[in-house]
Amino acid sequence: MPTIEDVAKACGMAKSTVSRVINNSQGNVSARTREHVMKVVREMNFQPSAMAQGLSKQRSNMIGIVTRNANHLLTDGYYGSVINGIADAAAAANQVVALYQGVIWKDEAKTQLTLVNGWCDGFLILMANQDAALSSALLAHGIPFLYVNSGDLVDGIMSIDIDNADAGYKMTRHLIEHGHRRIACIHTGVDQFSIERRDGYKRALQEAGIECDERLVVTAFYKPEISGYERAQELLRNTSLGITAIFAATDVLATDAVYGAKDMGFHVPDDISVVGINDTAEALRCNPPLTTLSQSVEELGVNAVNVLLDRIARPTQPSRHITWPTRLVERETVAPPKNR
Amino acid sequence: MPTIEDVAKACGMAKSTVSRVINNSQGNVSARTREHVMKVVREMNFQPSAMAQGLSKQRSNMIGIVTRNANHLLTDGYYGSVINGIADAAAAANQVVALYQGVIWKDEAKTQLTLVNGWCDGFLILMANQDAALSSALLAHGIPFLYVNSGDLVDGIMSIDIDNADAGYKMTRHLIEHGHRRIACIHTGVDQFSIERRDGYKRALQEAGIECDERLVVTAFYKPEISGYERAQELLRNTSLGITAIFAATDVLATDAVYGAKDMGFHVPDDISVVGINDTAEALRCNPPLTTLSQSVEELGVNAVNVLLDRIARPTQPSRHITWPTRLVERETVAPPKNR
DNA sequence: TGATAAACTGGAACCGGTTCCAATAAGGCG
DNA sequence: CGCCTTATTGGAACCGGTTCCAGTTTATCA
Repeated sequence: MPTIEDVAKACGMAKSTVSRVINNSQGNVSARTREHVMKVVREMNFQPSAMAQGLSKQRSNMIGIVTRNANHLLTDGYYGSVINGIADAAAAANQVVALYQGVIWKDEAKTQLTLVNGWCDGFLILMANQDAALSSALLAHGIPFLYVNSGDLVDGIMSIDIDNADAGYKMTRHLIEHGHRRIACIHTGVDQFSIERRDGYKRALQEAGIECDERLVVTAFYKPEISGYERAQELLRNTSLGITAIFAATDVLATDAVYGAKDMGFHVPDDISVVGINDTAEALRCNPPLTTLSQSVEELGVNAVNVLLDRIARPTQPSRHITWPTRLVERETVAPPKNR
Repeated sequence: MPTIEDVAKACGMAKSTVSRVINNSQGNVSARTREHVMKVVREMNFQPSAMAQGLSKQRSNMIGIVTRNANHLLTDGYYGSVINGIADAAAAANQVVALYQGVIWKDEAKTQLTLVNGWCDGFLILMANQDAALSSALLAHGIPFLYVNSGDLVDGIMSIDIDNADAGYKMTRHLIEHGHRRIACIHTGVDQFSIERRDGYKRALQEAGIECDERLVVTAFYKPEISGYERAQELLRNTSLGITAIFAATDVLATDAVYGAKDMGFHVPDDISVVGINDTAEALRCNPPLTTLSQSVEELGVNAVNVLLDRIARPTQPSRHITWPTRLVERETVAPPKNR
């Protein structure tokens, strides 16, 4: 690969001049010189070395995605979509995306150093909950970062997320508006976002004057034995509960519930209505397609990148929390309750 | 952040000595000096700058994942799992993973330059088919790379993939061994891997003396209107076809087919057997759980990283194609055909 | 104890760019 | 046409490490 030195020599100019040309906004260069240099640059197929440029500019044009546990991450359509959005926006802004994931977390202190003294100009942190140690390490070194969908709102720490309580509220309210009163809730019980969604569910019930029956609030996870499938079947088997609808905190839980109900012979939505949240690929693949809450997750990723880049460019601006809007998507899993 | 200069000053030594200590395998350093330097390094929380190190060593310890189309990538559990494996193995080997995806492909020439003169020591290319232009650009600059699951075998270009024809053969044969003779095949029709899997299906039929009925070979994709769900229903609706089993080229197509069949009132596997390939998360979530062919996809990712790192360390070794082993996973979607 | 080889360590050059500062060339004006 | 201001350009220092080379210690052995 040719270096800037080679180009300079070929032009008969100093490398500082060549540098000015390729960073075209610098000190002025005469039009004739600029053209000449550009021609040689094209001819030699010159591209400045990212590392050399990074070292002297103290800027890599690379942003990092930090995630803790690999398993649920990329295999779940949700985070995958966010990352797609991030990757697209980053590419559009000529940024490279680095993925920090998994094993790197074994040694916290080392990880922090790696991040701090590594390549990235800033970080997008995708975790179910914020990590205070990580936050303060980055903060201490003045490295910009942004929590994406972490649920928490901490003062002085930027974040972007939907209003999870409102999300739960909206979906539950949607069911209530269709006439349901015995509505079950399936949530994960551990993740911040899931708990908030459940709280939104409770608020909607309360507001409608429906007493919350704790037997209808159950936890499930993405593992076969305790998935939404089994939980839905347990709820439906106990006919004395009399549920007519299920609100699930995520689309995966919701579609599992749909299939659980169908396999027991229930018809969705005539016998039982189901709603989810997220509008991931699972919602569309579900049969019947799932009524859910879209958070335009790829656009959220795009937005996250832009906010971070903005922060990198202007580090002194005040930090902020962004509440990302949601939109109810009506598909085919909700109907009025049958009299029973 | 302290620099190596600061550490050297604090130790009263030259920075070359400090450098030797932190790269501990270099020229010898006395035990006393090493200890002293290490102590100061720890006290000052020193971590060498990745960029400076990269520049002078001409090595970034960063590998890139290159993918063309974002959409099917991360949202599909398959590539997501591969990337998980890659990320884990990379982290274990102290490598950073960069994600080159999507928009970057708009300008081919520029992309190639970006890759060639960018950060990465080598690339893992995840695409359905190889890209000759990309290959030759990387080859010309002596940058190591490895195609992962690209289907093609090109001389002098390293790749790792399962034997797709064999995969199709194995699954079809599994159905034949259970007594099926009217076996449908659902494949994507466009992707190299999918076509090869179909060819394997045909070979298995031929070998068993079963004539291939082209009406049973259909194409489907991940979009609602032309998914495995619809295709399976079309096949089952036409009872004159008399199919008793479906071989699908991927787990997504297969689970869609399962649900299509179930929604028509067929029982899986008693009325109709279904098999897929890949053993992604969908296979386990399927109800009943899908009989499929595992390719231990995360381990494949791990292996890909190791092969690439090996190549980076020893660039002169001959290139090779790796055929990744597969394993049939019997779950609950296959049974002998009912007499009908 | 002195000569000689081996082990350490310091200094300088280098990786490939950017940027500050000074020098030179060009342009404007009386 | 000569002087002053401004636009261009070259040179050197710097970003933060690594590594080669040579000089200084220390160890070994006669």
